[in-house]
Amino acid sequence: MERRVKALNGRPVKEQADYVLYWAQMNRRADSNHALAYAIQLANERRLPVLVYEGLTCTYPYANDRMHSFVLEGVPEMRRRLQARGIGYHFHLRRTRHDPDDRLYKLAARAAAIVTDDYPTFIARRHNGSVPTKVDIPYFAVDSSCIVPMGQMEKREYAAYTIRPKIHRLLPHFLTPVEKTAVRRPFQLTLDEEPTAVTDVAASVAACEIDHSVKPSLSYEGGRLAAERTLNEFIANRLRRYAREKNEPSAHATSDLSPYLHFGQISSLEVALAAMVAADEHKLIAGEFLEELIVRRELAFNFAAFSADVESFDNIPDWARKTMAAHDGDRRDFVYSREQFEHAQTHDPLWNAAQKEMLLRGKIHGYYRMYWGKKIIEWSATHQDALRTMIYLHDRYALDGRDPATYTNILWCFGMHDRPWQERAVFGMLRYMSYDGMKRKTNVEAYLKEIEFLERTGKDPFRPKQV
DNA sequence: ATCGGCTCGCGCAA
DNA sequence: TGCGCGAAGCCGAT
Repeated sequence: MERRVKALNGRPVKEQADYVLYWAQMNRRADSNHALAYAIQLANERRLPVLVYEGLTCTYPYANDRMHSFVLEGVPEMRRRLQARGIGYHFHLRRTRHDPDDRLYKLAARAAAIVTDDYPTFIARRHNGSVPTKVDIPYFAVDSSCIVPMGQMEKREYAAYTIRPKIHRLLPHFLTPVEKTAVRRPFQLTLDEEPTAVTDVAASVAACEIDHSVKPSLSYEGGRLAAERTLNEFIANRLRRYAREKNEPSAHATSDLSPYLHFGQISSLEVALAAMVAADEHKLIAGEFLEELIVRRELAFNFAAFSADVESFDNIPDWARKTMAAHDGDRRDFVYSREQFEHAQTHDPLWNAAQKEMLLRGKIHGYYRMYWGKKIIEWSATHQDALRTMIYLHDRYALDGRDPATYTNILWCFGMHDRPWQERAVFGMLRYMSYDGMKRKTNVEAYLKEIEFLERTGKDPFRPKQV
């Protein structure tokens, strides 16, 4: 457990305290959560109860109905599962920027220690830099996102092939379920602060001062139950096709778990274990799926953990920066504005369909997303413009945005974790992808039809919401 | 349909 | 120091 846990301030545990506080910033789940397990351990050692705090504010960049409803849909089941284990749960929705932003500190005033998630991007990264100095109790950040903890890697890895053997060497040790330790003291305290009840998600979202123009995903409902259903359906119906059809978007052979992984409503550890059990029982091949779920996902966390700024070209290798500099002034055949990209108004029907999938579903199939990114490079005035556009569109519309995997996928388009290829205009030696290649290798027509149906009917036959 | 060249640099073997 | 090979390819030759 040691390498998972970082003590971020050297404060001593407070002796006179009412509970140990787990602040669920990124791993919004009661199950398979190393950080919660650590909070329980600390509490049990001191015969204290555990209180889980989960917050949602309206002030993070591009806060909108899509992100908010996905998080809020998880709240009732989170409460149910924690209460069933005798763990306190306090959810707080900060509706407007005029509401006080001090709930964590209020709850921390009665806590012996704070445990939270070690997470290398977005708000959690900033919080874990600033909050530890503002509290007078210990502040522990626990890596419950990765199977092999980020702290096990001593440096930034160059590519998948350099981290793969290291991960595989450590997997036997880390690929084990999180122990579900019972709490010794059930949480029975009354708090002065009022938690936010979530009974009607749409009403709660409507009451927030956020961007209401980005509607909830047509396809992905948030929450633990939806996450478990998605995992079970993947294992029952799609895992057997994954290796062969993962790059055929119209075949729907991928897991669709990235939104749930990003918001921590399910852990990659329990997904990996479930895939391995299924592979064992039904003689399925899980290797290719586990490669993506573990090696490539954790390469992304390794990159983010060692990067000063995950949104910068500073991260890409020298050859890529040099070749871009040499080609930044090349003439572009098409140049689109951010708004034209955003509203899917290019000349390319496949690109537009991928962007519409982003607008409607809230994520793009992994294979077409590479094409989507490469074309933004091809049709932007500068490489820097292309990078900004990709980050903006993910931040605003993608349920799997703001994640280490997001930035890695984007920077991969600019050569990170990749190698040079034959030089050509605009791209230089960055890998190029073409419409003809997509046409040759995938069923573009079926995908266009699928997205057209989504757009016309507002319904996703491949992922009916269970409302 | 299949194949080699394109091009850089990491990490390991020697 | 040499060598193999890499996160999703393209293109032209055969």
